[in-house]
Amino acid sequence: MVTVSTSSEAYHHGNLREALVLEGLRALEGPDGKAPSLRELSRKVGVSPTAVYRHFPDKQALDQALAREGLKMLGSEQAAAAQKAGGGAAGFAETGRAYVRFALAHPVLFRLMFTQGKPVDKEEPVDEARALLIANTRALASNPERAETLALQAWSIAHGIAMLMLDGRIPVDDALIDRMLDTKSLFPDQGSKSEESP
Amino acid sequence: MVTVSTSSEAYHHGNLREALVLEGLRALEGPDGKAPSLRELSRKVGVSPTAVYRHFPDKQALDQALAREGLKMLGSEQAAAAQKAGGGAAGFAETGRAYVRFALAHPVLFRLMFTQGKPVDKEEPVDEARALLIANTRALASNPERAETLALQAWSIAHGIAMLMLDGRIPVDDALIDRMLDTKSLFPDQGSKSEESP
DNA sequence: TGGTTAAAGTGAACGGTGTAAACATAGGGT
DNA sequence: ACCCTATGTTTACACCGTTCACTTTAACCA
Repeated sequence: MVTVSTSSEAYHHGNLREALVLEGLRALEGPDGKAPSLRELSRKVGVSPTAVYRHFPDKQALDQALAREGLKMLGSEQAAAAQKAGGGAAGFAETGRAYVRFALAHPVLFRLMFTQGKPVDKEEPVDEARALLIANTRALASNPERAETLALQAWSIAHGIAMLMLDGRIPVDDALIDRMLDTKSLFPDQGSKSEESP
Repeated sequence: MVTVSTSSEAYHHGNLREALVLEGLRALEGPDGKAPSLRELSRKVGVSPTAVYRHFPDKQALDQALAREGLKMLGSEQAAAAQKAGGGAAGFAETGRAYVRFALAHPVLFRLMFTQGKPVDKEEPVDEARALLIANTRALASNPERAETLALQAWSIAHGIAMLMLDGRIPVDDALIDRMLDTKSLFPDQGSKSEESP
């Protein structure tokens, strides 16, 4: 019967927002190639479409929540990869590979993360991935002024590879990724400032 | 003659396809930030929505036609830029700048051009932009095997910059573009093989 | 010249989407 | 005990891409 109320899901089940984000992330992983619709999501969660609007002003806000979740995942995966490689230049290189790997592993999510309209001005709390990137280039660049450019270059090349592979413009090939991301040839001034674990 | 039938628009106005692509390109330039719908397009051309299906199997096919048109434009703009710079390494560098400039000048079109699902396998007639890229890296790379990697790296960095700027992740700044695309620092082995205009 | 036929257009309809407005209910605080 | 607010529901609207059955046009051929 209706109104089971005793358990976690009541009429007001109280965690609709969380449930939506969770189901959204799951749907994003599917091989559908496309992001889930608001109605589809509400259906899977077992709620009317308009209920969503009690927790998000519109669909875009829901998407932004999903994008934020994705950014968190990306950040932690990159951090883990860098740490596993022992930090330093090697860690930095792993960071790039992790970026592309993430994109290929979660194509729809990755696209959503960046397609999400950012008005530029609003200061988002600087995701972990970005912080890591900045720290890394600061540590590795020969001159601090060049660090920022280096950071953006590294980001751009990883992002470009990821996008072009997702869009089927470049073959998806691990060896190719390694070759393209080879930091030794790309950024010859690496490590000329500090190398923390000799 | 070919049924010009006195005036440009008859019942069968004979060039619906062309008209749709033309109007599509125009709509893509608008500041709307989003691609036009099939119905919207048919409205502007003055025809019923279903008429479109006499010329395109579905919306995606129309989009692909628009994308192809965009690729042509990009290719010719890049070629012009390279030529104006006198070819060689300088021309190659201009090629990259032209790529990013095009993306910023036609954001919606540019996105459409790459979002367009490419099944990878189908051999498209290799657009001009790609041909130019390959030729350039062949001419500039120190060793021919490295040429391909170089080409993809150059493409990726330009594409990455373009995308990140379109998505508002990186400030849109001409000087920044120049710094990031500086081929002298990015690809130090440039020009070690040939430089045709000394 | 006239008739047939295929190409190119139309309108109505279906299921899908995001969203707004009005209504319902549950549950906690005074 | 009551009301208020948060959280749901129902209904409705405008738009979307697409299918189907239809009409009109123009071109070709006898």
